[in-house]
Amino acid sequence: MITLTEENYIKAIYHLGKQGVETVNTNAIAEALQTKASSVTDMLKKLAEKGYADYIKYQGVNLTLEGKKIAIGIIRKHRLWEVFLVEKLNFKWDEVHQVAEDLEHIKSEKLIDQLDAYLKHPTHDPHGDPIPDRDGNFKQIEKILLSQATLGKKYQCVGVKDTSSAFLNYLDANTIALGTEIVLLHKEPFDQSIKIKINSREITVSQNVAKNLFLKTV
Amino acid sequence: MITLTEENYIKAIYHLGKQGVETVNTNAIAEALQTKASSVTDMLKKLAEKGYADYIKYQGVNLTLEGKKIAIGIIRKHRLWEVFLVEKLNFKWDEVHQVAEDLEHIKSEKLIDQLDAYLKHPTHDPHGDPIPDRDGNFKQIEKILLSQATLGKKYQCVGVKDTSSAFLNYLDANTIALGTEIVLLHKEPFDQSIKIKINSREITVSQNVAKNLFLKTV
DNA sequence: ATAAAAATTTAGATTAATCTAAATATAAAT
DNA sequence: ATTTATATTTAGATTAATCTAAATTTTTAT
Repeated sequence: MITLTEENYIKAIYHLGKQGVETVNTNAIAEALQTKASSVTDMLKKLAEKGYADYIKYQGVNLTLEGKKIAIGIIRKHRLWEVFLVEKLNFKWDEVHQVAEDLEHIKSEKLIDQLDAYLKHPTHDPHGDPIPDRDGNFKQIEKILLSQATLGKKYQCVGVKDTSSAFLNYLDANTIALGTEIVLLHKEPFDQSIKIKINSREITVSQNVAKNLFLKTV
Repeated sequence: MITLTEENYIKAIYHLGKQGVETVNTNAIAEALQTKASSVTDMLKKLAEKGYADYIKYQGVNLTLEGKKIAIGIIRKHRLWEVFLVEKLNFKWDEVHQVAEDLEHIKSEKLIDQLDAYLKHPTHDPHGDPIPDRDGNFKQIEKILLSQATLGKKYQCVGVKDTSSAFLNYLDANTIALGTEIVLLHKEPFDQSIKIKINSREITVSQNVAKNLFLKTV
């Protein structure tokens, strides 16, 4: 049996591993989980012992295949619950994370499969992140940041990098949601701000916004 | 902050307290929670210290007002989730308990209030038990067991005493569900079996069944 | 009313997860 | 190539929840 704490460590290692780094180090995990490095060391030994991770003293840690499977299962649950909260219970997309953080640990295959079916097998969560299927497969749509987009082209909003309430509320206030069409009108060299057209309205957004909004070409 | 374990003890004490007994004793709790009496003693001290229970050594325990509030809150969550599982996710009524047992501990006021609204403020769970409202109020409909019903009268099925899969499956197989109308046709003195009419079909049920099916007069 | 049985509590250990402080290893800087 | 700084691990404690076994209290039976 896997404990809640173990699940949280596995998830953290998985996410940190996806940031391009191949081997995840102790301090990064401690930072992510708001705990102390010594606690992390203890847990890494335990995860290695249980076969969820490959861990070499002082060198860092990687998830085993089994560890990855567990991580993906948790992520699947987390994102399905997020969809449920937004679509059925009228949560706003900045309110779902904390609750989903708890719901993702409920263990019942039937629950998740039925939830998945009830939501009509969604492929992406309210932040645009892909939802793994039963077998753990998912494809990341190739997406770019608004800051890297090309002038004049037409895009569709597919996700956010920053998931803070502040940013998500900003987007709501400016009627930018998943699926919103965006045309890049002008890039201001002076401060990297960007003028875009959304819903036939023109607005200018800061570099900060442009660096946290994911788009795909349409 | 209240821990998961504390919540489970409080719920167990609440349910045991409802069985007519005024003061709940240690062994009953140990039995209900499948743990040892010594563990119960430790927890009772803790619950008393935290103000959730009144506990007198060797005498037994009672929930304080605050303890009762917590218990009712958990029961509200449990029963709302049961409704959700049956109505939205196609669980059968014998499959919901274990999952609801986990879901009931998720702490989010908004989650529960929205779920309640989404389910259209149900007043009873799939086993016929009443669902407390936000303020903890609920009314038990006066119900009797089939074994105590009167000959010739018309009743409606409103709940079950035994919630085992075996019993619930038996009811399903015999098309007896919540709301089903039942007329009592004959009581057999020899073995206390009872002949009833349901959905214009006549069947005979054992004493055991009759003692576990709750009805109300219509 | 006293002895026997049952229920309950205490004392002392154990396990999981955590922490602090000290020790050790690795990386960076001169 | 040392020294210094940073990262990581170890050693030893702590807390919550649990257990076993022994001690104590209450209840039941004679």
